Formats: sequence, structure tokens, C-alpha cells
Amino acid sequence: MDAKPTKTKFHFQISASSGVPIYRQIMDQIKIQIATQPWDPEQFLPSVRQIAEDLAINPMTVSKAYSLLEKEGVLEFDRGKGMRVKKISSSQKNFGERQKDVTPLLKEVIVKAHQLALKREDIFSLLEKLWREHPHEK
Amino acid sequence: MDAKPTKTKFHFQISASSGVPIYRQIMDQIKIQIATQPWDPEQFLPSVRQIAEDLAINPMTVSKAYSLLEKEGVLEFDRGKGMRVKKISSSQKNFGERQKDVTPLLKEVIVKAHQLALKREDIFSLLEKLWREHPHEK
DNA sequence: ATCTGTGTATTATTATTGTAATACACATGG
DNA sequence: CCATGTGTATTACAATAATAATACACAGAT
Repeated sequence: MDAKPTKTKFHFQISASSGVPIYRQIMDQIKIQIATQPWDPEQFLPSVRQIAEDLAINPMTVSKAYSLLEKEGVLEFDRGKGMRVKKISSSQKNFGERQKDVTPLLKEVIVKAHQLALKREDIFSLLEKLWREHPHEK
Repeated sequence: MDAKPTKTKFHFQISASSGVPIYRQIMDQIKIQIATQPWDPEQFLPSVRQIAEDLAINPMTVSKAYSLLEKEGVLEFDRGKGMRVKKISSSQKNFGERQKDVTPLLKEVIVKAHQLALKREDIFSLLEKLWREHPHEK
């Protein structure tokens, strides 16, 4: 192998004290980074050992995050190569199914809004604002 | 006490196999029922022993749900009487704080939308639709 | 005071979960 | 074939979480 360091777009900041399990922090950060950065379709994510070393944790913990994300359809595994971001899953599920997937989360929003005495317009404008601020490439 | 059965608006359907802890199922169902039904401000929720008997579980499990909801500001406890729905918390937190409370959930929505290749308009119209279908009293 | 109704603190037990150690299977390139 | 690169199955262990048993404190009515 040549000495050129793998140009790794992904990196991680783990909080041991947050109470959130490490593998889940990794999953969340990968999802967020996928959603907020442009990525090279050919680019592999850092290897489990790479991340494990960086974070001083066990490789199996990273592996758990990776395989769960693979099961979720977010990443795909190339034998002997590594993990990379799976090309968008829009083709795999039809519109109705994807709507159905996100519905529970939206219901949660409605219940929480009620709890906090926030009106529908309040939620909509906040969501609108967050979406504008959200880095989106394409 | 007279024989008139406490006209209990709340009731619960617990699934032992869902993987979700019982106390959390109770919490969620209380929140949903508060959000989707009109409630009498004077009305007490069923007692811990009542619910525990109905569901054939331990009263402490119900107590856990109740005290967590109290800590969240959803219920309030009257010594010797029982729990009831706390009058809306809008006065306790200002608008900005409540916005901040709901923000993480909305960010989750955005990330998930991206994952599912759903456009902003898709999410907005779905949320709009769910909100219309959502029973709301006042 | 006593009886019966609230919810709960404390403790114990059981089940589940998060992390880690080890060894392995497969792919690639020398 | 062997060295080195992927991720993972298996197993073990420690920590945490969920549930339950018991006993308690307070309120209201008798």
C-alpha cells in the first residue's frame, strides 16, 4: 500500500458520558454526515479497526454500528474492501412505503407539539427554518 | 364509597411481545390519549393499583410511568387523591424553550427524510395530512 | 384512632444490553 | 501460498434496566 492516507470524509466525536451507547452514536453520526455532506459513491468508510483505534474502543463496537446500518439499507458491504454508502434507497421502496416509514416519527412530532402547546404553524415554520439551515448538496 | 364505577376515560392495551417496556407503553399511551381526547381537568387517572390489576402487572411498574410523567410535567399528583392531567405547560416555558425542546425531533425528521429520498414538500404535505386526521378538541 | 384510599422508597431478582477478547472467513495483491 | 486488508460469529462479562415484593407515608372519612 502506498502512504497516501485514505482521504476520510467521515469522522466521529464520541461522548462517553452522554449515556447513549457508542455504537448508536456512531450510527447517528454516520447518518447525519451522509445527510449533510456530498459523498463520493466510490469512497469507502473508514475500516472498523481504523475507527476503533481512533476512538480507543473495540472494533466489534464499530462493527455493530456498521452491520445495523447495513441492515437498515444505509450502507453496503464489499467483501474484502469495506463499507460504503448505499446508493439511495428510493428505488427499493415505493413512495407509499416510504411515507409509511416516516409516519410514526411525524405522529411523534404532533403529540409532542400538543404537549408543548405549540401550534401547527409553529411547528411548520420551525421545520421550514431547520430545513433551510440544513446543509444539502444537490 | 358508592358503587358508581370511576368513569375512566383512560385505558390501556399492553403488548408483552413488542419489546417496549411496559412502563413506557403506559407513558406513551397516556400522552397520546391526552393529546387526542378532551379531558376533564378534575378527572383523576385510574389508580396505580387499578391499572396494575387490569393489566396483571405490578403497581410499581405503573408508578414508574406516573412519576416519570410527573417529572416531565405531563401529570400532577394530589396527595391522597391521585394523578391528573396537568394544565398545559405553555406557561412554564417560554416559546423559545419549547421550540428548542422539539428541535431534535424535527432534525430527526429531516435526516430520515433524506434517507428515504423524500422531498421537503412530501414531508410537509404528509405532516399536514396527519395533523388534519389527528383528533383535536379545542 | 382506624380504615381505606392515594403514590412511593427500598430492595431484590431477573432479563437485557453494551462492550470486549478471540478466532475466523473471505478478498486482494505480492 | 502467504501477508495483509476487509467485516463478523462466538463467547464472555459487566453494567444497566425492567419488573416485582414488601413496607411505608400521607390524606380523607368515619
